[in-house]
Amino acid sequence: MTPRVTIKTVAQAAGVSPSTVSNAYNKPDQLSAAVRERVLAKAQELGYAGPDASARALRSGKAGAVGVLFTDKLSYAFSDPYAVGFLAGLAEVAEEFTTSLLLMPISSVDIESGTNAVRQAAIDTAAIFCVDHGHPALEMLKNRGIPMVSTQRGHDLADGWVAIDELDSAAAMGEHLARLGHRDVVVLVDNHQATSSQPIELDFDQIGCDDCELRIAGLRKTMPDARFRVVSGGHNAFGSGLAAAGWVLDSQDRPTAIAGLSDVQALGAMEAMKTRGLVPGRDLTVTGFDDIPAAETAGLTTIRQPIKDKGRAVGRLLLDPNETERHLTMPTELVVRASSGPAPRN
Amino acid sequence: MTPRVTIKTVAQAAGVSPSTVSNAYNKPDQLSAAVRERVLAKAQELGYAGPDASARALRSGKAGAVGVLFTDKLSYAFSDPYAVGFLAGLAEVAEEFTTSLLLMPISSVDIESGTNAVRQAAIDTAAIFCVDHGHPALEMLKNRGIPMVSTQRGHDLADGWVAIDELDSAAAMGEHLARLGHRDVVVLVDNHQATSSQPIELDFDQIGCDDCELRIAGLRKTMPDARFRVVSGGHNAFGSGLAAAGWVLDSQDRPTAIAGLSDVQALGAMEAMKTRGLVPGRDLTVTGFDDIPAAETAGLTTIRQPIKDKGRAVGRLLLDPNETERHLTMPTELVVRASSGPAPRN
DNA sequence: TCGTTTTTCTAGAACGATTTAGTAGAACGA
DNA sequence: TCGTTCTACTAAATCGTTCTAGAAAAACGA
Repeated sequence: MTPRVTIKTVAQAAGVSPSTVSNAYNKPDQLSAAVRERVLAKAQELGYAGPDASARALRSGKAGAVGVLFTDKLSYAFSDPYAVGFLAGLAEVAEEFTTSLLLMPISSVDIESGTNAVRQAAIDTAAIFCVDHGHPALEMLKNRGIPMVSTQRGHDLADGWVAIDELDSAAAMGEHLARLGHRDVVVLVDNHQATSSQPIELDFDQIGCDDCELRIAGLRKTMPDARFRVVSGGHNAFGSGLAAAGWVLDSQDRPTAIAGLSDVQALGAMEAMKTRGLVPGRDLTVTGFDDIPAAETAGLTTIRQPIKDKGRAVGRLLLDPNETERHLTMPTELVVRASSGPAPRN
Repeated sequence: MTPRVTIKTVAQAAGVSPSTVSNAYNKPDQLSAAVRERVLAKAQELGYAGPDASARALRSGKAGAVGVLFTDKLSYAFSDPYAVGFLAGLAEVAEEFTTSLLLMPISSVDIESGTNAVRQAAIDTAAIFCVDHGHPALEMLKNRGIPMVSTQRGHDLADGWVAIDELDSAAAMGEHLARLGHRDVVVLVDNHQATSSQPIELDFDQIGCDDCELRIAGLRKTMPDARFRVVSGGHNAFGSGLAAAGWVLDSQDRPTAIAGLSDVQALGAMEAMKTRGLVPGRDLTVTGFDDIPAAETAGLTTIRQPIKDKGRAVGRLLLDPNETERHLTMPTELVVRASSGPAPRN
């Protein structure tokens, strides 16, 4: 293997100091155009690809990347258009600041490996996307002194958040359901701890997902007289909603409404109804959360939140030094469609 | 600001050498359990978060990240479930090797900034996702000595590829269309160079997208007598398909079939038909490419390709040293649904 | 008991850049 | 002409690790 071409090599070949070569790349106004051209030409000739990223990162203390932390496996995360929308917004801002995105899935099950990944990641700042309060990876980041912006309000370790009012939003949905006369609700939640996709009923203190808890609390607030059950079919995905709702529908004790805490789960629930010949909104009410594009097509009643804007705002808080606001609450809106209807009278 | 806690600090506090501290983290079997425990305890006490990522990357020559290159802006990329599926597959393998994904959009318009981003990225290997042949960023990577695996066959700079037979796949679609009697086709393509979303008709040598050219060649192969026109509504997205197809439908000279070179564009075309009261498959045939989930719901005739598997395979080629195969061709399949039907007789 | 191997730890040199402080010479104003 | 400011460049220190080579101590075999 031939010895690697470094700044030093180029400097010698071009008859200048290493500093000058560095400046040729990073601070063009610090040297004469003639020398700069000569240096760059020599570099090209030697096959030098420019300053090494790691070395630069070490010396300058800037990695040029934003870490993005997901609770779920990436493969799950990508299956939810909500996550994808968020990422798209974040990416938009990152591009503007010529910064890359470093995706880091941190499992709730194999905590150690995720924490390790976070420890080793070369990042300047981090976006915390739906990661539960108390995950060690957050403390790790705090320890590393990496500024974090979260999509949840609760994170005291984070330096800022961009969130919706989970409780109020869910309360709006609860009001809608209450008005329709529903008093028996099954809530579909994402269970990060799940190892199988076997649907299970959870106790309220077993949920272990901050946002889910808040949303349930919101529903209860405006539906004080209703009976609530919490069911999970595993991770946040269409298939989980399908499985969980199927299990509920096949049971002896059907509710009058199924409230998915995400659209993908709710869409799965609608599918479960259809395969059983049931019509959402007539035979049973299904509601979602997020308002992803497919929700409109499917006629799903849901809570709209500005997904992409959320991503953009997180990006600004992380990258734009002029951004002084540290806490943003995004607006939400109840979108009523065909999947919700009056509860049967008995 | 208090001076930063480094390996040296911890070493002194624990009464060992820096090397030992390093080993405590990276090579647990190189030191006694007792010392290791003492070191880690001391580290925790001092608030040391573990070896710095950049320094480690510099010294060891491993960044622990795979670069992912997209031609489009990330925000576009994420809007196509095809890209998302690919990413999910890749992420799955990356997780297995505890490696992160560094997302790098490289525009076809602002070439320089993308190339710069690639130059500065701290990555070990790179996945090249639908990047056109000849993009300077590829040469940059080659220069940096970074192994690349592409999703296209053509890239001679890449060290491997995982692709489908674009030409044959498209030929199968052409056969289907020919059998239905179509002889007048408008092809919807992604135009990376686009700056506006104004639909335009392109000459064949203007396309500048390798895969698109191959697919068109495939269609022509099995439809030798047909008339072909190429239209683009901009980047690869639902909206572009909608705009481009709308423009075609409103023109004096309607084709009998619109062949989208991606499902998202084709779905946009179907939408354009619907808003004009036309029924896909009856009034005009629409076909896609990829078979994303929404294609099934919409009843779109398309070419299925194993998206996620493609991502997985790319990941293996990049990360798994046991993987000896350097070139993989994935299978494709024509999926006929309601959006294609016989051409009208006149 | 003595030489050999194994275990456990360390010193010091990289890794490849950027930064700081500073020098020589050109340009400038009066 | 002289002092001052600019411009263009450089020497040397430094960023925080990991790696190589080797030393000291412990364990082992005969």
